[in-house]
Amino acid sequence: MSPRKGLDTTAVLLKAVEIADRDGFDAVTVAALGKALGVRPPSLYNHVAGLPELHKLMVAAGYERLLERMTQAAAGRSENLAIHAMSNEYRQFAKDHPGLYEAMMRAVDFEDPDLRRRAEAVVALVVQVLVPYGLDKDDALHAVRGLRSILHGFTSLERSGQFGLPLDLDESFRRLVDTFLAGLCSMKNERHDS
Amino acid sequence: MSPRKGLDTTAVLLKAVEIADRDGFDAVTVAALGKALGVRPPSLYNHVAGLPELHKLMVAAGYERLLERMTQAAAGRSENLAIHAMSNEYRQFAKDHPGLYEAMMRAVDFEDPDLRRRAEAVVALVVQVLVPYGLDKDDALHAVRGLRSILHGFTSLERSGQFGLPLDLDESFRRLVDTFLAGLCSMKNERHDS
DNA sequence: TGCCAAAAACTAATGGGGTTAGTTATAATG
DNA sequence: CATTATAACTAACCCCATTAGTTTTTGGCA
Repeated sequence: MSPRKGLDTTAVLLKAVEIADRDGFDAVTVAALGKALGVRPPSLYNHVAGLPELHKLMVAAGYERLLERMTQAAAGRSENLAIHAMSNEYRQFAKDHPGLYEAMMRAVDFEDPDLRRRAEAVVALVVQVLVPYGLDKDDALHAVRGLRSILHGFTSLERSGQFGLPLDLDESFRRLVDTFLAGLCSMKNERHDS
Repeated sequence: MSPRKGLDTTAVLLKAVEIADRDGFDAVTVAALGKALGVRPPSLYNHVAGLPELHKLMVAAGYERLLERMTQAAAGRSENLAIHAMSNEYRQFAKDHPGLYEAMMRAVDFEDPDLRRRAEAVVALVVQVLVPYGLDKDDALHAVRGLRSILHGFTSLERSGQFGLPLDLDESFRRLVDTFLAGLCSMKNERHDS
């Protein structure tokens, strides 16, 4: 009835995430958003500057939520237990929000300092969890890059259906993280031996 | 001059790959292809059924080339040397063909048996290289999933600029593969111990 | 209570994509 | 040299993002 639907930026963002997670990132169009919100496409420009701006909002929200979940997963845990908990949470986040995760990996504009800061906060969390392993600064950063690669690589291939074989995915993931952690220790010991 | 430009499917495919690698996967449009080939957009439909079909051709060509390169890299090498060689080749392929690699990760239709076969051929190659490690069948498949995750994760994050810090990327990559291999050995030994 | 300004919706229109239908012109074949 | 297959073309349609300009509603203030 009323021409005032009471929309705001947050409502648009939430609906965008909903569409992305249901139909994929490419389904987040101004037209689809308008239809889902019961509004003509141009009306959305009262709340969001355009599609690129909306993508940026989605990515920012995604990193914020991911950081929350990983922080909580790491709380009260340390070393391998903490790494496994964070890893599982990362993977579960990507499963819960496939479209949002896709946005985070595709629609990133690294000129934007806000996005950069949010992404770095996740890195900082992992660095912190790696402290007890006694790696020096560079070693720790290399290790974070490695863990990120593992987490993103596995979740990305899993989500796009590239693991075709009928072999338990949870088991593959657990082993991968385990293997990486075992390798970290083994390589540290080797260096001490020499 | 002549209204016959002598185009064929291969020429269109090659130009599509060229555009993708130069300007990104999303820049591969019928309009851009037509302009690059000196032809009006509808003319392309004489050689390619449409954009989805073209994407499928790109992905198929990408897997074929990747398999060639990894096979050659593994030739005459074994164990860790072979794994490192294949890994470096994988990463270099993604660097040489960023847009094509993007297509392989984004535009995959797994209903298509041809694409499925090509992707599985790469998996089979890695399985073969893992034979000397003496893993049983399931262990080997889990390991292949792990290695794929590592390779895709690292190259993907590297290419999208998500590794912000000024820390040597070659070194990070080498260490990641090393860590994984060390972990594989270490976990095999642990199992033998128990 | 009634008016007024801010803002949120709207319609209309532009430009750019992918694609289809139908037409023209060229090159190869007999 | 005529015929035929085909590769190009033009015209047209639909969908999308976006801008400009207009209407309508709401919330606050005289």
